[in-house]
Amino acid sequence: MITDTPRPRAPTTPSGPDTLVRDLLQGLAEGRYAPGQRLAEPDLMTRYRLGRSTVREALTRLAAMGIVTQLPHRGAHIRLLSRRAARDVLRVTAPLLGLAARQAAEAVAAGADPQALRAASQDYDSAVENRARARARYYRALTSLAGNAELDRLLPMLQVHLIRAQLRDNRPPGRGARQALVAAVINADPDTAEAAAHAHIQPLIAALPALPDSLFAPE
Amino acid sequence: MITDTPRPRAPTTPSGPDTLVRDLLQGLAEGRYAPGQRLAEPDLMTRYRLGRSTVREALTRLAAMGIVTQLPHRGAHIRLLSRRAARDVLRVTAPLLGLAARQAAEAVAAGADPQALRAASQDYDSAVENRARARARYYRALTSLAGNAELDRLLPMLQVHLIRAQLRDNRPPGRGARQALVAAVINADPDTAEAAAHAHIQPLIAALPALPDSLFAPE
DNA sequence: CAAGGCGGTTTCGTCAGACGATCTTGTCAG
DNA sequence: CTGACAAGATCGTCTGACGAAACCGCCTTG
Repeated sequence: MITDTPRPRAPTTPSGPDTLVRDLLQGLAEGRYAPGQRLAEPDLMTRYRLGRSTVREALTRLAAMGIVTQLPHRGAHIRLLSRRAARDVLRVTAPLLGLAARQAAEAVAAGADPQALRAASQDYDSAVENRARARARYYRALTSLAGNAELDRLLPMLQVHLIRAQLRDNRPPGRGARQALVAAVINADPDTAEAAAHAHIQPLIAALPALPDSLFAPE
Repeated sequence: MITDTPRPRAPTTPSGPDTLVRDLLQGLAEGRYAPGQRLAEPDLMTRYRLGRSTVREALTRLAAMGIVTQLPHRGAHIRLLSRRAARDVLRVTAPLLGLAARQAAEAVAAGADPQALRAASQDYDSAVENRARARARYYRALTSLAGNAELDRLLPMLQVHLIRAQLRDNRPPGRGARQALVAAVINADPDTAEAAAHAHIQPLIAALPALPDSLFAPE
């Protein structure tokens, strides 16, 4: 029946399918894995020294996150976005990032300390290697400030990192817009923060049509 | 030497973890399952006549959808939202539904036929039983008109249905706002459609604080 | 020589059983 | 009544197995 509610998660060692999921995400950021790549279960079993159940569970999770697509009896592939799909992802990203920025600014207005966000953003600016890590920290600081658990859950499901992996060096830089976003949050100005989020994403959408076909899956 | 043959699966069953996922979602809408309820693997195995791998995969999927929370060594529960979590969910829902409405209206402006949406909305109005089905059809018509695959993927991950299951009869009706939304989409008016979506969700958020504590998980 | 069908091989979907680790619960001593 | 311990239940992961579906190469046929 209706029992107690989830209690705080014990500090467990990151064992299990997590390792695979984590490594694949990291490998995607580092270029060791590429969108479109096939992921065969036997291969992953030997590569990570895991049982099939474990590999399978990891793939299921990745599929649920949208990183991986599974076709019946044809295995799993790292999702390769079509131009349209990329546009759709970004269109969805804009309002969600906007909401995060808005709620973060509201939190600051309510007395929260934006120090962590400022620091993470500066680290991101100055990071030369391990930029993926710095970026992750920046986004975590933003969502943690926003304090919306649902956003925490959904934002990783947006395959912005997929787009990043797919476009690699063909993206316009977004540093200025991000700095504007952080400044608005620190100034506790929700409307400006939300607008900055949109301004951060919009150029990416606008840049898509000009990119070469070779970067995308056929429609 | 190894015991029984692995059950020749009846061709009638749609087969797979889908059955469990689907039935749990439906059962949630029908009240057979309640938020907060524990879902033990052995129980599900016998209840659905499935192997553990299959049950496990279904639970993983449900967890990724946010319907279920899994705690290490403590099993899976149907997520029971706290008042704050419910508010967070709705805050996220608003811009996403807004985007769906906007893109649907844009599609109509570009020549798409809104007939299916109109019909689904009317069915939803007049449905007395099987309202869950009618609602699902309505949302599908909306997102299909919007034509954004990413929205299709994310909207089911919003636990609006969880909120629905949790609040049951304590929700204010949203019929008027929905009709306004549909009208704006049919009129190919994106701004009005998006605003109607917000107007649809906002009363729900506003109603939350007045609801009794007993409906929510403790913070 | 090209097209198409056939069988073998690979991989997937699902199941069964097992083992250690961990959580829950019931009981008992203080 | 509280705290501690033992028993039981459950979970995480592994191994092994089997049918089914998809893929691939070969061979036949027109």
